[in-house]
Amino acid sequence: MKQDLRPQMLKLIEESLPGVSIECVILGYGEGQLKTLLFQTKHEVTWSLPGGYIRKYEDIDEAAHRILEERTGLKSIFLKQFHTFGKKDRSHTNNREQHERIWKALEKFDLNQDPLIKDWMDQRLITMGYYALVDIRKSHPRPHFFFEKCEWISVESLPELFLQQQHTISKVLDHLRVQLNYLPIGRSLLPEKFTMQNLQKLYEIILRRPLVRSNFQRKMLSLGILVRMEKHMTGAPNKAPYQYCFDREQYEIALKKGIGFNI
Amino acid sequence: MKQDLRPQMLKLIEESLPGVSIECVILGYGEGQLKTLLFQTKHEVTWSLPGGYIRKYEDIDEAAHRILEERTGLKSIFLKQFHTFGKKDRSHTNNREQHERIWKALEKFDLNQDPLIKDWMDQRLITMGYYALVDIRKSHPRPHFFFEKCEWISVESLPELFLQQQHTISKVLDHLRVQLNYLPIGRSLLPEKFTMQNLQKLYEIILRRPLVRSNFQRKMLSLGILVRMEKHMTGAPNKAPYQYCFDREQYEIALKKGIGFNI
DNA sequence: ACAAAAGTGTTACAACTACACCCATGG
DNA sequence: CCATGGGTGTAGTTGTAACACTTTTGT
Repeated sequence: MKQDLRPQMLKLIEESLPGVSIECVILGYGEGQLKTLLFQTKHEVTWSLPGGYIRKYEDIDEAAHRILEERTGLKSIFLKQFHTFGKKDRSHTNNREQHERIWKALEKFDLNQDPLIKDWMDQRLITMGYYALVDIRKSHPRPHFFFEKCEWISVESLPELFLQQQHTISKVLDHLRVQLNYLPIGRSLLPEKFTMQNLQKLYEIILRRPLVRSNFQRKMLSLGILVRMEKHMTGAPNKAPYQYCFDREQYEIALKKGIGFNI
Repeated sequence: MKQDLRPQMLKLIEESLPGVSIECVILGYGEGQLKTLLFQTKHEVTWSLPGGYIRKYEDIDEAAHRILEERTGLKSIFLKQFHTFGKKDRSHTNNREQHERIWKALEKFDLNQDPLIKDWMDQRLITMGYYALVDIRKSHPRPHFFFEKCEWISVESLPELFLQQQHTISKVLDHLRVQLNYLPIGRSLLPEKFTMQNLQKLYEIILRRPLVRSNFQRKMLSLGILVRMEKHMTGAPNKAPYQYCFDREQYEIALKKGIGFNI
């Protein structure tokens, strides 16, 4: 049963700017791991970062927000441009490792027949990379177009990715580490309520090193950005941990100055 | 005497990618001031940052280096991408304040006659912003194409600029402040040999605050990135200052860790 | 010699690291 | 009572702000 993607594809080409695209590294935190949302094409050709094109009458930031919402259902979250990729050989089809598989997939959908579509797939691309920090539990990722599967995958165990996107991801992670004190890490990646342990674990994962519990706690509380909530009864035979949420106003103020965390 | 720029312009259009452009904030340091290289169009239509287009078979970084070399004669200097601008109304001719003046200038060169050129000037642009740190004394800026004048202008006293490029410049300066410890500020902006005063003044200008001389000196020397040279006789009735140059290897190592300067 | 500038020393304070220790509490 | 969460104390270290002091040198 062959699905005809051509009308959809032609519409997309019609309404988008040629030669430029957007790619998003969407980061979430769950099960003690930093994860990124990846999409797999039909016929398992390859995994890829979510991305898309810019409409002819749309700012690039608008386009990034739209693409993110299409893929995760999330609006108005933390989303930032971080790098533009523009090697001369960058295109959908010029990819040494995956060249054949990509062409086979295009054949399966007859996408290599229509010259307009073929040219579109062959065109040189300049890609604006964005990254987002989201609450993994509030996101509703959904397959899209010729991506039939999507999954939150730990950044520690990435599959082979399209167009060296591993490098893109590790570039974002480096950025995260360096800019840690100026980014809404906790606010964006954690759920509304969380324990001090949750927060510490998150920082440890990003910084890739253990932190001393007592000092971490003292530091965090001294910043005045946390509000203590009722305790969370776990049923475990020990003292229940407090839960916290962020004081949004104080958080904003602290971010501007930089949350002084030594790296 | 009307100069016909059309052949040049048509060649440029022919060999460049449509829809994308590059803009460079070139920073130098001289006379105790941070300066940026600006170009003025013929007939004094407007001042503008140096920029250009990307050739069809050229990486965007290559394009940025080429443009920089065309304008300053400088090769292999510190040049970094920092932001991509992509508002939907960004184009050469869609500019509220300067709209009329721009059209008049195009008329003067008959550039509004040829439909190919007109379309090119009207097209929506996505612009990759780069910034460079250069030794002002080694640069040989030269007018180019329909820019007939160029000048190093203090970032403290910028003229009216094309396409809100003031914002671009101040964005670069903020970046410089924040990233100070990870950027080759001294190495790139100062001449080969310099005095401790030169270096301190540069830091004060960028950080916009005075530094205590003795502490600055101690800090800088303790980093092990400076090599002391012979003294420099000024003819003034006082002790002549030493001159320094950077130890390139040590400088690279220190940059990676971050030259620990408190902001 | 002396004014101006280069360079060194010294002290006090602030912040952080690492670790030990104590208290609280749900089961 | 005990395992775990929460909180305090402190000694050693580092960095640096502030300022006093010494050295150099052209006139």
